[in-house]
Amino acid sequence: MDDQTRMMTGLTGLGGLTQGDVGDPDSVRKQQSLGQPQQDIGDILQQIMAITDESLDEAQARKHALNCHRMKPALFSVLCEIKEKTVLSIRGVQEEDPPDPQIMRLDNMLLAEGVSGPEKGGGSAAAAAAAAAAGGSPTDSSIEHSDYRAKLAQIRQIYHSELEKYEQACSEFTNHVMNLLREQSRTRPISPKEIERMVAIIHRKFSSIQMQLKQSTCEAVMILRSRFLDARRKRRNFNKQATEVLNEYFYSHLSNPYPSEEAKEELAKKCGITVSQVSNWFGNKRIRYKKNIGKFQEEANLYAVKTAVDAANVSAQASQANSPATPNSGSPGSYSLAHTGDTYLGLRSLNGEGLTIAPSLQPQVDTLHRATHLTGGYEELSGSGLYTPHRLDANSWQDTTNPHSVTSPPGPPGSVHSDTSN
DNA sequence: ATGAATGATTGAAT
DNA sequence: ATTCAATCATTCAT
Repeated sequence: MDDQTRMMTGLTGLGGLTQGDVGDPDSVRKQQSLGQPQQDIGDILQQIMAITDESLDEAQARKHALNCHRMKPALFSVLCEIKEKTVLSIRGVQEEDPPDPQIMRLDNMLLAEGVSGPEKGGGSAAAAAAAAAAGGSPTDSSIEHSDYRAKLAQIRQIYHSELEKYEQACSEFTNHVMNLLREQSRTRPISPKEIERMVAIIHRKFSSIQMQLKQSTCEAVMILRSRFLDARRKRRNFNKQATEVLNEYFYSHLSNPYPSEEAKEELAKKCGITVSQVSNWFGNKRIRYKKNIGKFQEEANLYAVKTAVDAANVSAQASQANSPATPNSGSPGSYSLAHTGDTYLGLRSLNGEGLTIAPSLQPQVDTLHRATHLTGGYEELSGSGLYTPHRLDANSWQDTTNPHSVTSPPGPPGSVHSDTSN
């Protein structure tokens, strides 16, 4: 209703303007010769139809002439009436402008990626934050992202310049169309609502172009990220001290090398790596150890001695200083954290001797046994003469699926030695 | 240049 | 959710 009335007022205004100068000699002549209003209208319509066949200048002149025609207001009002009827049907059709979910998704992603976010300074910070968040393992922000950031900045620049270009083109085109419509509104009824709709249509077209830009930008960012942030491509070997710590734990818990969450955290802190890296390491270590135990024997012996010596020192100190109640009190090589897994393995296997050993002592037990083997303390190991990593039923982590007899020299069936047994 | 070592990822199984 | 097993991609040693 509102736009209707507006349309009508616009019409009367126009009529009032043009009615003043009906001085076209041509139309005056025709009107005089024909003298009939019907023919008059027919003439006008014919001229309108012929406009497209004329040159631009001619058309402009003709248009002006028509605009000034005395019958123009009447014709205009007729057009308005017709329009009024059709507008109703049009209005029913349109009226849906849902924010495209896909473009919102792209926008969010670009924002999260630091591409479309705040400029320069904040952008890289956002990118780093996004990278850290998506990297799976948090607290990894120290990785050199300079290359990544440079490329991201490049993408961002391209994106922004393109976006600006599109926006400029869009507004230019919109202005052009609006001017055109405004100009046309003098000769045909155009409601403000219609102009609005036209603008919306234009914007929609341009936003679909923008979406393509956003999409390809997202793609570029994803490729960039997979190239630069994929940890596999930027893998660094852990430093010597870290692998030392991990190996110490592994071989001193060989009966059950499954560190608890707390133990993992402790190890991670000690090694300067993340908990998930610790998990990865143990996962890899277990599987690779199991796959080729023979290959790891040397290493196993090495760490067995190392930790056994530590443990021996610790227990010696402990027995000297304290009462034997608190044997291990947090020295290197002894993990005073809760060894949840050890209880279920260590105690049971040790019970063969009728012994009960506190779970916290299990690491020392593990390594001491191996160390004694190493130093030839106990029974001669037939064949290899080295520690053979077979286990009792309790230490079943090594033989879930793999008989592991392919690569490792199968120990004599009689001398089955778990690291927890004697 | 080549192969082993190694950290990370992935998909299935539990 | 964690682990296993296979695999990938990089690093290191030769």
